[in-house]
Amino acid sequence: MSSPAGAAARPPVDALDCRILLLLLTEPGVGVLGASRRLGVARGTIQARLDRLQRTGVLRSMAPDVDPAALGYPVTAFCTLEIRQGRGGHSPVVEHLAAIPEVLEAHTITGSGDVLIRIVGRDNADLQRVIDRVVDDAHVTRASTVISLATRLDHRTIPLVEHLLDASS
Amino acid sequence: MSSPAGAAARPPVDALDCRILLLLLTEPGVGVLGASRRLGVARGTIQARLDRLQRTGVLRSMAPDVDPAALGYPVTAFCTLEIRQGRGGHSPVVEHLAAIPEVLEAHTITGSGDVLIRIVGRDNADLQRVIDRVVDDAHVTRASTVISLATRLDHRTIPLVEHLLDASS
DNA sequence: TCGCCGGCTGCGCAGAGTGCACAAACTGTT
DNA sequence: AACAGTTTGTGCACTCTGCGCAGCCGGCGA
Repeated sequence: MSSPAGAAARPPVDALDCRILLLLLTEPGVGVLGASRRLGVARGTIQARLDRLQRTGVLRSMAPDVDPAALGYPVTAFCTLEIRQGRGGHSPVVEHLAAIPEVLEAHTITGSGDVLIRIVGRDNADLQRVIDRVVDDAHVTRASTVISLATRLDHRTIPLVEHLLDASS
Repeated sequence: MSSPAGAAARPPVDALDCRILLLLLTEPGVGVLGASRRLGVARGTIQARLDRLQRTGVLRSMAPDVDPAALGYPVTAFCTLEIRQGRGGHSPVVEHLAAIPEVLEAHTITGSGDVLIRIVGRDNADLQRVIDRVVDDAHVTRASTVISLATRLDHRTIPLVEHLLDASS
């Protein structure tokens, strides 16, 4: 479907947007004025683009990135939860998970009503405690856990933006 | 090992650190001066704490958060890769994965030399293309993919910091 | 072809925030 | 009692932000 040849309709971001994003990602704190100087465009343009990117949700948040490992939670694991099917969908399970601070992420995934979560712990024993708390819910029937031994690529979006920049050159 | 009762030795962050982090996470752009006013401490203290948090790696980055979905990659999936064991470990595989912009994350996990990755795509067909490119490597012997149907909890660290704040009250 | 319109540009302004330094007070420790 | 480390209040110069303005340009419809 969609247009077979060229004509990328309306890309969510154009080349200038990509360069702004890239600059902000690689050099946070560069600021609006710095970005305008670096990219050779007017400061007002940067501000307008930034406002639009924030409105459209591309720039989700300007919050800093906190490392759970440095906070004392060096162990990361991924849990695939089996959920008992029932009326009400996954909402009760999600509420239960949301109440556990060590649960950093939760996705419903393809399969028989399954949920994939990311959890952290102070050590392996602590991780066990977190898992126990996760499965301590009537809707969770089973949990299979894999521990992250090492993080090889960590939450990067820079290559994606670079890719978009190349595409919309 | 370690102290059996109380005596939390030296927590990586104290209560004030937690409150600073919490404020920065919930209200980015509040700035150093704003934080000092809000928390009722001197501005220099906030700056010193912030510097230390950044040095110790707790504040990993001040970069904004870019949403791949808003960039045109609304489909997220998790792939468990089976890696052919061999000398050199996982490095060649990681390099191969790092070259694919749609691979946002990669962990080596417990099990028979497996890797868990997070990928995004423009749609399901595009996701297939990404997976094909991922498995197009001599070291990757198998890939099993689950698609994220919905993100229920998204990369949150706020509850964790709140938990630390309660603990170190 | 002409005229409109949205985006980009360059400028200046007032206000706010930042980085940095200093000296004083307070903590727990030796 | 003396000590080092941390926190605090204060001041200054500098930069950046947010905002409005007028002028310029290219695309689009009349």
